[in-house]
Amino acid sequence: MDKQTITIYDVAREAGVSMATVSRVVNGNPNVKPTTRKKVLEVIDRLDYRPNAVARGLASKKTTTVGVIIPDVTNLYFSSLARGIDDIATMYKYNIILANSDENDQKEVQVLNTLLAKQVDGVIFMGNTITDELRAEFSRSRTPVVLAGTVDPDQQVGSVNIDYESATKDSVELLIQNGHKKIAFVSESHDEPINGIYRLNGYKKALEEASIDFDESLVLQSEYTYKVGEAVYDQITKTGATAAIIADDELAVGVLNAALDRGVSVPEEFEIITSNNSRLTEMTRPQLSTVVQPLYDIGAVAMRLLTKMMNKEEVDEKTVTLPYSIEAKGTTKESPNL
Amino acid sequence: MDKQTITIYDVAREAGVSMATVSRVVNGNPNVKPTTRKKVLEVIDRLDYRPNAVARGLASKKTTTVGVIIPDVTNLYFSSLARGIDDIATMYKYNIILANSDENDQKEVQVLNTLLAKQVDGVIFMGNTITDELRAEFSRSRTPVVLAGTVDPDQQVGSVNIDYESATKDSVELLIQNGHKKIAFVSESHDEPINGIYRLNGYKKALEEASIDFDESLVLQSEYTYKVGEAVYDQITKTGATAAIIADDELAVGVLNAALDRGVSVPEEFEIITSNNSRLTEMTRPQLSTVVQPLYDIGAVAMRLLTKMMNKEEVDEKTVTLPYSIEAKGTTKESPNL
DNA sequence: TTGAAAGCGCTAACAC
DNA sequence: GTGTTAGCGCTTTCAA
Repeated sequence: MDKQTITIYDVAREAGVSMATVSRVVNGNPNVKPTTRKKVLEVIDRLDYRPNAVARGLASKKTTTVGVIIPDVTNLYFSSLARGIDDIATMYKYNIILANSDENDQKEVQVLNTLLAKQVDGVIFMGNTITDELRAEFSRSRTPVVLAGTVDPDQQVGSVNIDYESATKDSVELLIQNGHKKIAFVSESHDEPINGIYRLNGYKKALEEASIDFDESLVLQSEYTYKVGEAVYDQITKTGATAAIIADDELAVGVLNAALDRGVSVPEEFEIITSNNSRLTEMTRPQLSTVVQPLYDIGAVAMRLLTKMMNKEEVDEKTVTLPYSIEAKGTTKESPNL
Repeated sequence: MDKQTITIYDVAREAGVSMATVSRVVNGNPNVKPTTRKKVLEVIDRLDYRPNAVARGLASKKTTTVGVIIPDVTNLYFSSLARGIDDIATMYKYNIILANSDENDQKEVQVLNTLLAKQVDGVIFMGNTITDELRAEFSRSRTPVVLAGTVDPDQQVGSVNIDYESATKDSVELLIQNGHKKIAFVSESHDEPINGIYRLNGYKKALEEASIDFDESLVLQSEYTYKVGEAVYDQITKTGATAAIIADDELAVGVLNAALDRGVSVPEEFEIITSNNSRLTEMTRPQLSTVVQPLYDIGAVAMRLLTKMMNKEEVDEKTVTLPYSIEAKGTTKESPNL
């Protein structure tokens, strides 16, 4: 009637040894006589014993589970990071508790709390802003935290990112080189560091170096979905911009298609550079020119960093910046100086 | 030095009550005098006590955690199901342990075992084939299992799907109506039920009813990635097919683009119907005609079903079939009989 | 190399 | 309404 309940005690009795010995065998402790080990293993196999990880977690205070907070699994940018996270986690024998947050501040705090209640050994957070409340929760718990594709100017926790400012600056420069003076900058909320500080700064610097005045009206805000692409394109059009830097690939696809649907030819009449190089960028026609981010690696490196922190290893640099590049595909003209 | 270790015992002492009472308060047990409850809650708040879910899990034999086995989070079809799963899980206070399997038989079994070791209260499985070994593991454990977007002819566990056979038949019929005689059928392995049995049967039936002979050479096999689209398109071309039914959206995008890149106009010279209606189908130009599957709902319903099973509620029908429809977008010609 | 025994932090009878 | 007392299944000293 009950769940199979073969415990370590059953194995011990059957094998004629103590629980401690069985525990040692299960945990690969070398201090066990080979014959004993063999006998125990035989019984384990015969009884089909499977150690209860919950009991183990309670006794050892380690759950070999890490919490992953993600805005939306359905977003290719984040799911690519998640894939890197899970692969490395698996490699180090950890499992992932995945929770969608929709970048909702309240949900993030709540989810973090249930993750901590579940005694995860570490947390990987993806999102945009780290609210003060969240930051407080991070430091209140002694659980290591790493941000993936997310920056916190406060730098108290680990994080893995690319240099967004520089990547954006490069993108804008490419557009300027191609002759554009009015370049729209489209991202989500500008109240958070990645867009509001780094990317926007990169945008401004590029303009400045080219002696183009910064025009506030070219800075647009939009959610990251395909559907709003049309509306955003129309907004861009109204500003008189002839090119756009877009912070999200799915939104970029929407904008690109809106342009095409209106008979505007891309890149001849309108150029676009997007920011993530998710697989979407090669699925459009023309393909989207983009900042190339090592998505999988950001996740993988974040998880690797977390394993070190969970293992209390010395970490030389907990703020890691991965390399990026710019790939001019089909939504930008051939650069004139090639 | 240590992690904060405020236990139920500390709260009990501070509040001058027993652990049992604290436990009752925490668990919302009504048998507590309001004044006592208030006092306990006050202490909980002051001490910032957070119940240890691991200890709770050990004592109660419930972890409020379910395991989710997914081929690849990065695949929009599966991540959409996953989103539905997580939302309903959250609604019912469960968390999700997410594990990528790459549809690798060995990994699936291994992952299932670690999930069971972690004492998950239930499992949702997505994949294609249920190998005998996996099926054996399913029934060996008393843990409820629900398949999402995955069928097992053996029907021993719960499952949520659409009627793939009928959906494919409808798709093929539409193509036949549009004048096609040679229609390629492209899917992954045909050794598993969804493709090899249901979809393929639907394909054959439609041909049969239209008195078109089944031609084995039109049945192609391919992995589900964008990259192989070109190769697959060329293969299709070689068979002389003038239209194709494709089982995966990302692959369909690849095939569509390959056709366009070769100067073939779609749908005038070549028609395509894909199978999942993930957001990708609206991102291409022309948009992909598709079977409309209620992706989010498949996940949501699967999770809802699982909650019932975990709760030992009576389940009238553990094999649920959700409705689908066919949406003729841009990769099929206007149907002549409209 | 092995065993005994004390928890880990909580739930769940059962008694009062 | 509330407290007592066993466990849940395992790890981990500490002795032997």
